[in-house]
Amino acid sequence: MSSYDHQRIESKWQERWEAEGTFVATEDPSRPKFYALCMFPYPSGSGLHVGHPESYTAIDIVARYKRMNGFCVLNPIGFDSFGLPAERAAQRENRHPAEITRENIAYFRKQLKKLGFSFNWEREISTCEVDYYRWTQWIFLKLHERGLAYLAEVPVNWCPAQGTVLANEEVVDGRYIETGDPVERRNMSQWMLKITAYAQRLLDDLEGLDWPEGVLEMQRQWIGRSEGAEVRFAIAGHDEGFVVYTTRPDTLFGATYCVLAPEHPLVASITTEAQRGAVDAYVQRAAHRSEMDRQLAAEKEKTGVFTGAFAINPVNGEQIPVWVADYVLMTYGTGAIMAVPAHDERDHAFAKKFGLEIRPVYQMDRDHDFSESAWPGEGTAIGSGAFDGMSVAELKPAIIDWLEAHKHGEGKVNYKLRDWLFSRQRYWGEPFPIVHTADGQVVPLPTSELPVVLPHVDAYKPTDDGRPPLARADASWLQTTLDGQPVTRETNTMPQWAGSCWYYLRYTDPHNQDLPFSPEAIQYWGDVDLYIGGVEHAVLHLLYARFWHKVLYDAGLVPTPEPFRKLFNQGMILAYAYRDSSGRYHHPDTVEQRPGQTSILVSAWSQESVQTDWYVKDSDTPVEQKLGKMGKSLNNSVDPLDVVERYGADTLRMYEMFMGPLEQVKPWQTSGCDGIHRFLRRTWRLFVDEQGALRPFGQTSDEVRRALHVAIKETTAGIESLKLNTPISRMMELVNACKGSLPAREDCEAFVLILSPYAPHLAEELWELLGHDTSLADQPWPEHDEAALTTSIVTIAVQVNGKLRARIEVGADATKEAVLAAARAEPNVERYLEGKQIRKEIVVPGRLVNLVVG
RNA sequence: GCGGAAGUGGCGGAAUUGGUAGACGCGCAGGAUUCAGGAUCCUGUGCCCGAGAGGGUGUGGGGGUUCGACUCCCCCCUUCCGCACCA
Repeated sequence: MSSYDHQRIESKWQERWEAEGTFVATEDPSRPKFYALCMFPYPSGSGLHVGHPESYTAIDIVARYKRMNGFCVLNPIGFDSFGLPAERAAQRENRHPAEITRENIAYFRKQLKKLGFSFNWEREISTCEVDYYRWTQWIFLKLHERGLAYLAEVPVNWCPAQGTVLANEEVVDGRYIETGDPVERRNMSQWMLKITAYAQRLLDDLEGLDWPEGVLEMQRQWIGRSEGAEVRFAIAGHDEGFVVYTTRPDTLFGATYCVLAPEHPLVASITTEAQRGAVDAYVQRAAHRSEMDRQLAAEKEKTGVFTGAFAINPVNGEQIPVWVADYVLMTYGTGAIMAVPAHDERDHAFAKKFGLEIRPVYQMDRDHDFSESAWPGEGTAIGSGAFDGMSVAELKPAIIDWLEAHKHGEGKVNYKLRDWLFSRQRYWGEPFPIVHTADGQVVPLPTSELPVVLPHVDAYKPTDDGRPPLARADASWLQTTLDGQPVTRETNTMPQWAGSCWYYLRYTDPHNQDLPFSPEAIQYWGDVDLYIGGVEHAVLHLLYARFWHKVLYDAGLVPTPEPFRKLFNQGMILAYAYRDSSGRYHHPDTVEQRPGQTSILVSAWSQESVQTDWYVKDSDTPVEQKLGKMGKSLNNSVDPLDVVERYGADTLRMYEMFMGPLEQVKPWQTSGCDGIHRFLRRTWRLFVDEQGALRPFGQTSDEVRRALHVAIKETTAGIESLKLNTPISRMMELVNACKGSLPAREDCEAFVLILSPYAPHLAEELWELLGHDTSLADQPWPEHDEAALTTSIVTIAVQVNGKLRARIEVGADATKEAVLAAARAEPNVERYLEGKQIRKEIVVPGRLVNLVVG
């Protein structure tokens, strides 16, 4: 009882907060709201590691601080629980993924609760539970109703061995990243969401979001808006023609050939007999390579084949050859381009390789060797008929006008953003609320038919004839009726993104049985005020969620056009991994550093000889140290529960913040907890004597008072701006300043309050010892006293010619003359002034004096 | 290649935004205390010279602006993270 017993204190307060409902979110219309949100975790089988609590701790500090500032705080938590890993585990262990997922969630919950977060546990959600996913289905119906969900034949990554489509990021070098099975491209009927209809708004509304610049830029690039024109080319000897998209219609007179993507529908019909063999072979080869594969190969050299056909340039009637090449993508623009080798680097590389004409249509001030490289920049138009003499900026609109007037094309805005492939041939996801009629109609179910519950299946794998796992369900599920007609259920499921697209909305009203959330709840909580999560979600999750949010906004269901007002990315916490020369990984707890005892070993990473002074404990096996992501593969995970047991949750939370700026990538070092733990012990000792009794209070001193108010000021500013590391230093300085003296009661109380968001258990315990019988969670946040920050004596640096020569102590109110006199009187300053003339005297009040002599 | 972030002691990191570089902590060294300690307390700790006073030097490298630069400007190098034939 007399020493700092973190285990006793922490379980005591965790139980009390839960029993008293201290952090249950309330909706008090007379108070301002604050919605704090961390990206919810995927409940993996390996549990949380110490990297996860970083963002939760940051959010928790802000949430507790806002509460103490009078806000009604929403600080919810839940689980993103559909997804592949659970499905694979289910296949392996032959158990239902729901069972596995619930077990994983139970461990996550246990870990999270031991960390003392002020989460609104009464609002916990899990995206794989029917209570939740029925509303995901409900929102899908809204999208469908608004014409934003459709079935389409699209090229996908099909893995024959797995019998399913794979996401692009699961395919590398034409193989499935997990098993190495080959992947091919295939056209399949898939559910798509028309996110492209929102491209412009998704771009425009980035303006005004308080998000990291990097994330905004990534979203802009992903949406990829460009302005240009579509131009129609006729084909000599054919009735058909094709349309190209170009951002440089001003270079139309410089087009010396055209290129169609291998998948372009016109390729087969325009290819001449003489070229057919070569073109077919080329198209075949392209079809069997994944998009990523094609890109990798293309980095080395461009490939392509002449079709034998000629296109007619509408501006001058010239006939130019039409090629097929995979550097043109079917998925962007029209799948066809006009090539201007003189002014486009890619076209230039291609033209050079195949000996095609390079024709400049801009003249520059300086010489340029067009046979060597393209010139994509400014110039004065030449060889462009009536347009000669114009600049790029003048020619673009002029030629678009001409094209439109002559019906050869029109101005066009294009986006890289593509519609979202929204179906998966998986078991562990939301079933689509869709049925198919006997005559091939695709019909959405009425909301009264929701939920469509995941059926029982005999195996979590595709059927033998390659249909999705849900096709294994009994006829009683697969076959149903709609308006008396027999219908068959859709057997695709939704991707993992679906549940995370709107979970932040469900938190506002998680138990609603009639709606995904009530108008009142969303009106009160509104958008998320602070959203913290990893950069890995900078594009997809955040773009998808913004898209759904805008659809719901258009449907009048949410009050704001954007979901997340302020976004903050925490930096990943890395950990050192230790590997011996045989390639084996040793956990950080099993190795030690032996300074001065270096060994040479062959690195299992680089195969090169490296020096090290790290060894496996109780052995002479040298290991190489390297920083990496925390996880199973590097055997360097640290379980927060181990840290909690040894040091306590308060130490863990505080150390995570103390490591460095929140946004920075930082290496975890368990020994770093020692410093924080010592600080908390000293804090305890400051209040409690060896017998466990509260120490008597003393008189405040200027020094302690100043340290306290500096700490209050910096903690307040730090939490507001998410600079959560330096306030801890200020609190340490405060405790150091109290050394050997008994602080005043008033100062102690203020200190406990500012400590509480960081180390809530210890703070509550001390608050209670101070005689309070209610939680400090609702105490008003202390304000600093500006007057307390000043000192009566200040130390001033004295420089001569910018070099520090002495320090002097003067009264804070000393005049400039007095300071200068004192400075000049310093013996070590006099030495440097001797025989010299003072040319300039610079005095920065309270800081320094610089005497410039010459 | 394009875009973003960042380079400070043995280590994690501070620096009021142009004013004493290295706060705070880890580690290390010396000392005190303890039956013991992943315990506690005190002192020291950028590097070089010096017994000391003190001096020199120092924020990836090189220039520049300034009385004064980690901070502002120009050039270069390195690392990390996105994107990558988007016409």
